[in-house]
Amino acid sequence: MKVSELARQACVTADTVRHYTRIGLLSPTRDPANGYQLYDGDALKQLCFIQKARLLGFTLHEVETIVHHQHRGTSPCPMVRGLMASHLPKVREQIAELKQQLTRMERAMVAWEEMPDGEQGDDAICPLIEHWSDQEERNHG
Amino acid sequence: MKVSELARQACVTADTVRHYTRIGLLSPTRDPANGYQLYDGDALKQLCFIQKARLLGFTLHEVETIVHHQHRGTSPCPMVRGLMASHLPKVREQIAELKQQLTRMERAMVAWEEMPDGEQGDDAICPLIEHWSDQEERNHG
DNA sequence: CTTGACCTATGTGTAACACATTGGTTGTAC
DNA sequence: GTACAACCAATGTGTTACACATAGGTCAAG
Repeated sequence: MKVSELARQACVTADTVRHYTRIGLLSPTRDPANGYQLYDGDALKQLCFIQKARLLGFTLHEVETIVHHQHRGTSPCPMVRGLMASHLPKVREQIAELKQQLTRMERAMVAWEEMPDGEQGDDAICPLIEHWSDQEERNHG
Repeated sequence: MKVSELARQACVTADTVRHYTRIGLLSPTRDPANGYQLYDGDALKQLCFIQKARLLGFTLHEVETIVHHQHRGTSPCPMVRGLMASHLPKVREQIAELKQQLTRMERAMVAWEEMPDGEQGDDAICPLIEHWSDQEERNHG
């Protein structure tokens, strides 16, 4: 099968298939007639595996490591458990950071409601942004 | 002032200062003697402005646009309000997606507790990952 | 004048693709 | 058999905001 056919069967874009191929996660043969990449059923299985791993938060680099383990005959499972355990706190932290970011933005929007736009003569680049932390300190410091 | 001095005063890394300089957000002069970049007080003000904008969720590209507006004498404030309004739903969506991601990962960890590691003879690359969506469907589908 | 601490500019790497470019393939109407 | 259109391919580049690596310059103390 060619790139687009494989992509369709796995519900991903052709660019995704090409990307995985470029970094070595898929190893198609080449059609000697036209240089096209040709994939088989194993490639489809591998691609589906990658998609599941991505959904579980593994990076493509980690997927590569996992696949290597399997090729060398050693079970990747202990490592997979460890990776997942190390990912969890990172994701929780990302959520916490994004929530803080959202709070900052929402507070700024509220504060800006009663602020006028800057005028040409102003010293500031954009008073909304430049005076934001002042507001922040008064209201929440 | 040289790169590191400016960086210290603004509590950022020297690499950050160099990065902003490279993309044109800071415009230092050059010391003819050694080619070092030299910054003045205006650069410090501009750098602080950028940091505030970053905290409020603006990209460096948007900061560039904002600064351009001010150089052309037109108030960037209406655009700034618009940009912020367009950012808010994106951040909320990012949080929602990350929460879903976290849920998937936590459920997988729980399900894996009672699953054994894969063995060499197994057909699977990593049974933990490959059988994950089955579990998911049984428990939460 | 040499050592060492500190600094500089510039090039490259990061994550996971999407997009742009250029050109080949295939089916069909003529 | 060819001219056209719809579709497909490979490859190169762009994205974000820096961090890191490299190779070398500056400056004061000894």
